[in-house]
Amino acid sequence: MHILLVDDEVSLAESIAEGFRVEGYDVTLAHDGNRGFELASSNTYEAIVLDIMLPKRNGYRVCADLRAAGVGTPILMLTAKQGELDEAEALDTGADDFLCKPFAFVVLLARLRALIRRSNAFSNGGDRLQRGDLVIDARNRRCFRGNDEIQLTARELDLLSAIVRTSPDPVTKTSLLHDVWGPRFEGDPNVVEVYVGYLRRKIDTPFGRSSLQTVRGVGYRFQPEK
Amino acid sequence: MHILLVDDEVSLAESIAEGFRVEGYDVTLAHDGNRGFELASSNTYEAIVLDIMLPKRNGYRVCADLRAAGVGTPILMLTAKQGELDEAEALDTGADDFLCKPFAFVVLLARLRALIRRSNAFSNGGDRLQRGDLVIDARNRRCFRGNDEIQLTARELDLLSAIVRTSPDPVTKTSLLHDVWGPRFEGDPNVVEVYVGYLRRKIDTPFGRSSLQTVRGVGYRFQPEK
DNA sequence: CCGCTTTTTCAGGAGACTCTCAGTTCGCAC
DNA sequence: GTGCGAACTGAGAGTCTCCTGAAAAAGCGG
Repeated sequence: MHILLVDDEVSLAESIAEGFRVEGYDVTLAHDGNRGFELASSNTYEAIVLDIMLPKRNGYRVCADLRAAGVGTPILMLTAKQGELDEAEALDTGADDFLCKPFAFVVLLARLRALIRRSNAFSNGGDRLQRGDLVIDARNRRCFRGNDEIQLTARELDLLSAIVRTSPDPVTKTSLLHDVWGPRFEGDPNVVEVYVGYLRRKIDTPFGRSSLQTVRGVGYRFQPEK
Repeated sequence: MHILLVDDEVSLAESIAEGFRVEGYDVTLAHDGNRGFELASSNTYEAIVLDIMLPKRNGYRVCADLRAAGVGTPILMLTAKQGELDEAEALDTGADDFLCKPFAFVVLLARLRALIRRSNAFSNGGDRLQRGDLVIDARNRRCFRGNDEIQLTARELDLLSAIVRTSPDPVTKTSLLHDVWGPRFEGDPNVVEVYVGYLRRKIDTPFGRSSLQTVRGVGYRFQPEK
């Protein structure tokens, strides 16, 4: 369980980090927005705690930029005082929850746990997955290429999510079978190929793309841009 | 999100409270009926969880007194054992839902969430709900498509409101059943489909629309514009 | 109690979705 | 180029979900 904490008030940040560590989490600290963005986009965290007031790049922007980059990690925003944070704006930028300073540590902890829990529950890793112009709205079970909505069946959506989630890293057919069809599936493993075929006909062919690529002998990869 | 929990079994109450807190709710505890009534009548809560067996003033009376005092907060009653609670009596005193001990925490949580959701829907619905050219005037229980008034039965209106409320997000059949037919409904879940059929014939077919969409395997969604 | 409206149940059928299968194509090594 | 395994694809069967019409049941007003 690894948490990224982005806050420029060093002593406060240290003490929060210490609290999380006592609770058994690993914590990485960043003290400005740029560093926070770098870390968040190049590593995998269970959750990100993000202050709004940050040097170099503020919390809103970090959050918006991360979402634009396809990072779906749950984000909890911290704001300095009641009312400063416009809820609509926070939601727009893609935050999952927020908390007004000053707050009790236990409250932060509780919120964060709830967040992580929810995100695990949607085992797809959150509600929204974006790579290039492909958007998967997992919560509403919808999928878009740019502005065009693409009708996917349940299986197709699950499979696409599983492939896109690790993009641009490839996923083995075995693990797709396991994740999408379940550990007890005993049918023809050829289903994966069949469904990749269906997906290509829906998300690639009509748009003249070839983002669902075969990695021969391994599995498949989603390559956002050509 | 603030919840009042009134229960005299201290250790049980503490652990339930902790559970709610982890889920992101604030919780206030009261261990007898008088204290519960005081808090509930002088503060604003999202919901109240009320044990029947309480020192000083039992749950029925607390509930009845609160309603008499004009407190409309949703109340979920807890009863010690199956059958002890007379459903009619509980409804008479003004409870919105009830649960028999022992119960799984997740069940309590689910019921409570539904309660809060319904109550929010109701208070929002005091005004009117508009999506595209569809208008639901919940206060007067009327419904319009553009300038044409549509005659809906009580069930139809409730169901339509429940689907439109979250538009364009889909709603599961389960939660529709729960919110519109009540948590204790045990009939044929097919009734949802039947009513969606009725609604389509009234609000879509005559206007050449298809705004009530099926999300296969999930439920339904209201899509205002085509 | 009667007739009308609303709500609910039920069962058949249409269509969507999933998966299998077999034939074909593709990519790579030799 | 040839051979082989891997991957692709079209067809179709089986299953499941959802829709619908009809009728029974429950309310309701007179």
